[in-house]
Amino acid sequence: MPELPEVEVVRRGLERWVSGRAIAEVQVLHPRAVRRHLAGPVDFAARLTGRTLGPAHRRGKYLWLPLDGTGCSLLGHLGMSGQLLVQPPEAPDETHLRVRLRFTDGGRELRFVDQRTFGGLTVHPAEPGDPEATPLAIAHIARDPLDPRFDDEAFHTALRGRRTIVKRALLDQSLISGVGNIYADEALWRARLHYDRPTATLTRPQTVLLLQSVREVMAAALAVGGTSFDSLYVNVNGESGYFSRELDAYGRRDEPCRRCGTPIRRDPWMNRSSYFCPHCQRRPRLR
DNA sequence: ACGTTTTCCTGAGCGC
DNA sequence: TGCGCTCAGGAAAACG
Repeated sequence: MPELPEVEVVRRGLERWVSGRAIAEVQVLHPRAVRRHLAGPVDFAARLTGRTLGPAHRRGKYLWLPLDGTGCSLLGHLGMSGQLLVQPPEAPDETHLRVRLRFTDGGRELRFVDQRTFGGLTVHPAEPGDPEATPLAIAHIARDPLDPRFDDEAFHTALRGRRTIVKRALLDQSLISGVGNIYADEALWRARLHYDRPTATLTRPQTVLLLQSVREVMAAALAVGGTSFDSLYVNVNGESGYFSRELDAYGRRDEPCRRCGTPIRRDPWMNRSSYFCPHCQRRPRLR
């Protein structure tokens, strides 16, 4: 399940293998993969063909590459199971291959593979004059915690003003981007906060600790290539990351808390799961 | 307006 | 062997 560290690993792969190359041909093999490109698959392909890809950028879980001389960018989101793979042209098609980009140099092609089809690619106009050509379509996505321009103080103020709970806030991409279910649980464990804690009651030191926890766990994951539970998350060369073995909370139901030994609990939460230590992360008294 | 719920999707795993 | 059920969950749309 790609969250910020996994998407950053992919971004670095794109920067190395794809940036600077000119697109010769685009094949859309499943229309759902470009469903957010409202003008349709034919327009999508036409806007890419003949264009040279610029440097790879990322905000939260979104990735994009500027298209030379167009004022537009190729924007991608991996969703739950999306992969961007750099493959030799002769490599057999993957089962869930959705989009193929061939390049004018005849070298390795870029493939978007996505089993559950929650992810997708689009071509979107960018803010004129923006050196990074950030697509306007993601203007509502907040800066992520690894972005030097992320505003910690504004984040605290926003939390205090919301009538919601801390885990919902962590997953709200308009407040802080890049955090998904895995890193939310990991950061809350590190900060000793219960997922059901109302954000309006968070003190400034608690927000500071929470942000520090998010940054630490993401940096640690990035250092080992991200979190892979199965073959659904891999880098552009098809390799898994190793952070799953270092997880403290997520997926560790009934296993001992690495701080206090209390069995980790799994609560059903929002049609998904929350993993936490019932001793280190006490449930808030009133809701 | 804002917070909450639903919806989209496929394959693995499991009980019977 | 196979059927039906549950689970995994990002983010936008729909809902209240």
